[in-house]
Amino acid sequence: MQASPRVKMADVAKAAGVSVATVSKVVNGRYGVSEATHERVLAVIGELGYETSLGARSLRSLQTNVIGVLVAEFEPFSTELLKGVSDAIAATDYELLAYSGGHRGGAVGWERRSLGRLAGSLIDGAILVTPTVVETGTSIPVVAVDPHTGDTTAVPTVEADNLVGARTATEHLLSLGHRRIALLGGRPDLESARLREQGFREAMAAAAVPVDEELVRSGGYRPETAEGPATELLTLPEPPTAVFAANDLSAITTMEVAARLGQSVPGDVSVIGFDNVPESALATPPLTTIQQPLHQMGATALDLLVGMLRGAAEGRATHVRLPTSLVERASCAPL
Amino acid sequence: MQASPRVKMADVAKAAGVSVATVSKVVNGRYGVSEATHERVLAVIGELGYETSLGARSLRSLQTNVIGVLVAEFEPFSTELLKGVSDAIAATDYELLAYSGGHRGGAVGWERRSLGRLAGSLIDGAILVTPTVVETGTSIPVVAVDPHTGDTTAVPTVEADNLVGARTATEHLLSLGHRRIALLGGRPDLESARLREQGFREAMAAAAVPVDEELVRSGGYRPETAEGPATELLTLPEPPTAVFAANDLSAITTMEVAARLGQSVPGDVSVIGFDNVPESALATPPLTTIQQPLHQMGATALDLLVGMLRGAAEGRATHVRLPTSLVERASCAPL
DNA sequence: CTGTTAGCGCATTCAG
DNA sequence: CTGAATGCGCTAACAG
Repeated sequence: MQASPRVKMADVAKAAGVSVATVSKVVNGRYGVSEATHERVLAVIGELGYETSLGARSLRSLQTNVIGVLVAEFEPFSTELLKGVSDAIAATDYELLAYSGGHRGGAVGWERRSLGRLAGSLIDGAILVTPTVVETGTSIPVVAVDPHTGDTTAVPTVEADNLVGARTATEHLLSLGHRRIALLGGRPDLESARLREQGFREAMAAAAVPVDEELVRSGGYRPETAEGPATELLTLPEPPTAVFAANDLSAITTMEVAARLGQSVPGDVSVIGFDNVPESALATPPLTTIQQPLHQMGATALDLLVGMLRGAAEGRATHVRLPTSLVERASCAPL
Repeated sequence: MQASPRVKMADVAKAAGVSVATVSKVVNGRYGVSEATHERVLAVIGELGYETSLGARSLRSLQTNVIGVLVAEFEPFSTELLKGVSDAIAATDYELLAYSGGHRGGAVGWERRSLGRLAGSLIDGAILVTPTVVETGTSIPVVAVDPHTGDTTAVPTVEADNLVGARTATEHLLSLGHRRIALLGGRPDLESARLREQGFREAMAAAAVPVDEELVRSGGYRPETAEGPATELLTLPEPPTAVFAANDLSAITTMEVAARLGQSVPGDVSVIGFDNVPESALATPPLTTIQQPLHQMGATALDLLVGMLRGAAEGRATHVRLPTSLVERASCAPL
């Protein structure tokens, strides 16, 4: 199977009758190589199909021209963001490397681990997706998207307006006549989850509707962790007439639980989500949700990062907050 | 900004009062370290927040425990696949690295370039997404998903049943009474595109409906390349009553063009796609399409790869073909 | 049990 | 203009 153990610089050098140093110069476009040698080396490179090894190169030079997107796992949120980054990176000459250590469920500190493995070697800068804790002392420029800690950190951040978005969601339910509204919250350690809960409470308070604390649960943002709380909510003696789930994945889970329980959505219970990942439109029924401009957030994060990469340490405390909007589909009905 | 230039193994060694070799042994769980030293080194590692550098490690050892997914760019097709791989990898202890060189539009040979940069150093095995040409002489195990060349290659492949899927799509249009059906094909260099065209022609022939060659265009699978041909098609003196677009992205583009032209979908023209990426449900109107089991394809590719990684060179000529199905939404109507 | 010695593939001085 | 030497951070022999 290992017919060709990979062609390395030494192979090219030998074939072209020059030294590795010369090949290196050609590859990196350094001056000090005659036209003839240049051509010849290039020809051999093409023939042998040589490519510089990312790993080896990064060990010596501090420039790899690769930007890393670090995620806990590839789920709808991070992949949507990735598309935005990918689109935006086309205008630059950076390459994209998305990495996921095996940390499903987002064990605290995964981003530090991943960053440690890649930073200082493979990537010039990193976009951290939903990091639980933002490292202050990183060696490379970092931008955080939807971070745990909110705006108080030293690194630039990009996030959606979670507070207003949650208020909008709750107001929508309220405007439909719902009063007994449940909140299936996110991970309590995430700033976004806290803001969404706060928005929920603000909207309820503004409408002078008391919050029944029994209807406030934590769904952990993931299907596995949301299923239990959703079931509890829907099987309460006096169940809610509407559920605001803090993200689409738990909203979809809630609808699945309802279906299993023989309850109709939105007949028996209305459900609204948050994020507007593509999956939400595929759900049954199509999910009404709060749109988060995921592509734009990814593109913005990339712009910020590239700016830092180019212009040294500018805008260290930039915090971009992008607006959300209501997407009405079929999972909410008037009471 | 570079407060801490990254903590390396030597730092840990110094802080723990041992040599780097010992630290390496501890990190890699090698035998030959006393319990006490082990503990102490581990403690220092935790304190300093050390992580082994992927780049440096891969240079020396041939095992990185990382699997690479190589894509031309992060668009809906590849990211859906990525989700499937990500889900399946959870059951293993591999980490996931998705890489995109900057080759939008899929310049021929991008996969060789990317493979060259990562193989032999950073990753133990690779999943190639829609490679244009499959390298025979790679140094690491490789699985191709939806390859250009079809099943004739030496590497294992995973793909959807493009032929039957295309037939299904065409038959659906036919069953709705359409006769003047256009094909907005894919990239002519891709096997999948060829099979979809073949399926289209077979279904037309089976229904004894002649194909008007003026209605067969190449849309290149991408929005930018599909827009022109789609416009031509819809502005023909005698336009088609239905369009079979070879993938969802070009189908969505077709619907956008129609909207811009003031034509209603499906009122004036029916549109059917291929892939069933999540975006297709979000389109206006929701796109009727052929579902490709993207998640499952990703998971299957990973299983194949892990199998090769474990059990040396087994199943070199495995070719998995997964079934497609029709997803009816709102972009097709009876004539 | 631990430290010392070699490189892995590449980019960079610095001589020739 | 070119090549030989050096070291990036780490692991794999071996030596103590």
